[in-house]
Amino acid sequence: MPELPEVETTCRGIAPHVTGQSIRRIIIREARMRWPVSPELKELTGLTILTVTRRAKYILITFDTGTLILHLGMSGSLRVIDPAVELRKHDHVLISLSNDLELRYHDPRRFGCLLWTEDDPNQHELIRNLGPEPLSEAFSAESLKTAAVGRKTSIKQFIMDGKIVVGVGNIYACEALYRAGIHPKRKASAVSLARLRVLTEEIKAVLKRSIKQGGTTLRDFLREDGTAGYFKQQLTVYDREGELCLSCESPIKRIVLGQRSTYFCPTCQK
DNA sequence: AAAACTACCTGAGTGC
DNA sequence: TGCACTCAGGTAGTTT
Repeated sequence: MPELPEVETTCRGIAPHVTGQSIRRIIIREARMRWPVSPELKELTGLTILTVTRRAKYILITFDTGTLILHLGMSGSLRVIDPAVELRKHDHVLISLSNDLELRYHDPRRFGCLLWTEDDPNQHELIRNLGPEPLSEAFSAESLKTAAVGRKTSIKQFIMDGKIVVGVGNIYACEALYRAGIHPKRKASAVSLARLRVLTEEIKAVLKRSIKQGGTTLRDFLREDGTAGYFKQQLTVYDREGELCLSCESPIKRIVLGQRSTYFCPTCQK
């Protein structure tokens, strides 16, 4: 499910409801996630949430004594909800707050995680070696060009590699390449600096526009208030196999790259 | 070092 | 209805 805009939407959505609240109770209904839910979570009772931030697709919830590192995987969502609302299947972790609201972690496929660290979360092994944030200055055509030297992989798999740049998942990789007019299969090392300039700008632009729309809901992504994100309506190629290119009216094609469905316009993208 | 592939898991959709 | 099959916003870990 969630790529960077969906995670950012979640962070922005929950932050005002949870920041400064203390934890009344945590119920772990299902600990079998990608890795077992850290048992330390049960000892957070009474602690106050200081900040909610994001690094890559990880949500970082900080306390005096450490940080909860949370990932939504493919199908996860976090909601702030009235605790009286009936539980759904796959509501795995319930965090009740001092303001009488409840933070609920829901994840049917259980590819997500909730891990506790007492150290600097940026030094955590899941986070330490990640590439730059796409919306930061550190992500530029020049840095991409340098990283692409000698790389035989496709440009699409390259921009989806978290060591190169974080947060660009399957939807936004397809969208940005389409807007930049670059064929997803083109070798990363064979994209000129000028075209990488266009690509980095399109990546930043598509992510920002999606954040403004509250992210993309394809199937199960929900915002913190349970509503869907609206960006799906603005997707130009993703999940549109056979439909006509909005620019040249060629049928959109679907191929598989790195086991992921890849949508592109065979005329506009070279 | 980097590319290719596997695995984790549930649910929705399709075709017979 | 039911069964078998494919596919899905991610990414660590293993093999080539």
